Amino acid sequence: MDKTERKKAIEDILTRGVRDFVDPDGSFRKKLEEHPEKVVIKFGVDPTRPDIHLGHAIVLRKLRQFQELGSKVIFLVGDFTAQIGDPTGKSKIRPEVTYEEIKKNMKTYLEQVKLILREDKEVFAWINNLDWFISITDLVFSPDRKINIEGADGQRITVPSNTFVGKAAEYDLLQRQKIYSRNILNITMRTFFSTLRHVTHSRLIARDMFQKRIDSGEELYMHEMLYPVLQGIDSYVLANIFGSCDLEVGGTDQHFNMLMGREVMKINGLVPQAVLSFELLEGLDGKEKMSKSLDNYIGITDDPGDMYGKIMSLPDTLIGRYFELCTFTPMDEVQGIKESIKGGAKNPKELKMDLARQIVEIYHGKEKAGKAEKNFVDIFQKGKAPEEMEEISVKNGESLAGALVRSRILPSKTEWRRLVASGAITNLGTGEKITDPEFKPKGGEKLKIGKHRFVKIKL
RNA sequence: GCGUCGGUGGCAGAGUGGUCAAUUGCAACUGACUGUAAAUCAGUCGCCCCUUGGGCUACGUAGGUUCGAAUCCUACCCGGCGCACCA
Repeated sequence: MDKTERKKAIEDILTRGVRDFVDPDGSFRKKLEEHPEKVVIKFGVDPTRPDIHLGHAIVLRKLRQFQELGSKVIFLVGDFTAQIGDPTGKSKIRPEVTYEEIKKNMKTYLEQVKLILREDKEVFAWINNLDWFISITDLVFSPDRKINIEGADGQRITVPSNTFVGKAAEYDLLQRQKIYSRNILNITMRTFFSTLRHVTHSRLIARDMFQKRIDSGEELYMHEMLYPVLQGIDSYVLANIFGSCDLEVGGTDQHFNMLMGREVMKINGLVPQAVLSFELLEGLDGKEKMSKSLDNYIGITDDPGDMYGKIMSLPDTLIGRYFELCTFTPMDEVQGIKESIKGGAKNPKELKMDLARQIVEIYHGKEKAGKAEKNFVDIFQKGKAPEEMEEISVKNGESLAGALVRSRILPSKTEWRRLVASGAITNLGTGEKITDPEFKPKGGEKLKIGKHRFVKIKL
């Protein structure tokens, strides 16, 4: 990549899908253009949401672009801060998450990230903020955890972690670790408070979400107010470990928190990070932002058919936006697409199919994307039976409804009766609707349930 | 700690002794129309047996009063608000 090409790539990175870019003196951009391989980028990961969807992918794909330039991407797992509970975007206080859950979630997270990011050590690293925030007195002793110790007679024995002996052993273990790692960086109360000395109340409550709560007379808890400071300290620690923390990226909902990172770094005499915050992607409903809890998301590990179908069910109004945020289509073309939709020059369906194929291709490859498209056309436009469908076996003496409920295709037999009564069940073999709830299958029938559920029956 | 208001189905939010499996809105599901878009119209929306019918389980938790409780009483748990205590 030569210098002009690189400059063009950087321009794209810093503008496409970007809501805010904070780099007041332009020093970050300069460093990125001249020595991209020296740039260290922080990305805070929420360990409570193991499913990565297209909304997260916007940021991840951005990070990939940075990696291609040689910049270093550091995943900062907020395993400590997740337990505190980030108030972002919530009008209520978030439930706390246990350490065990977090550990499990991170494993799934990593598996999915592989689809987008490079994981070679040259450009990628992980770090957990639990390492510097937790101290020995915060230990939780799980009854499920067993610890191996030396018993009275010199034999090795195993005890649960929450017993007296277990606790003592855990503590001992931790102390030994501490002694062996003298160079560990600890955030102590002193660090914390010396930072807080420079953070004012008005600065913290400036956050518009807090303002709203104050106005409506709702509660505002201290841990929520201090959350951004903790996140700022993360940046400070990162810079200490890796020499610098040049940029933090995240959704625009993280903007305030990321700016706090700049403050904390300045307070502690470091060069403040630049901040790059991205647009939030709307979900399948076209209104709310994509999130797991609203169940309006497209997961990057969704199977090709599902992914294709979900994209096809998007409201037309989002086509342009998805092209911009979720594909590699050059921006001038995206602009053209947006205009052709507005002017009615092109059938939105065609554009959406194109969109769906492109996105599926990114996560599943060309071949599967083509197949997904063909399947879609066959099944939903031509009304054919899909090639692969779930097969359920009806046991001896069991009703069809019973089998469907057992295999969790339907929630209850009553639901089956309702569906039959409303004409939602079609026998694809004969093309006829099933109207008798006591329908006895002969075996081999292919049924369509509602719009997009298909089952094959085996006796 | 004291006072006070409240905890109802995925969410919001009615109901305040029988006619309540619980009004309504949102969400969801199904049908028609379509492009698995939007809009619209119609229907469904605890579970089981199913017959117009019957049974079971549910209104924070546990008991109680009553022929009968989401609705009344008692205790407990959780939340909002106010006051006080302690600094």
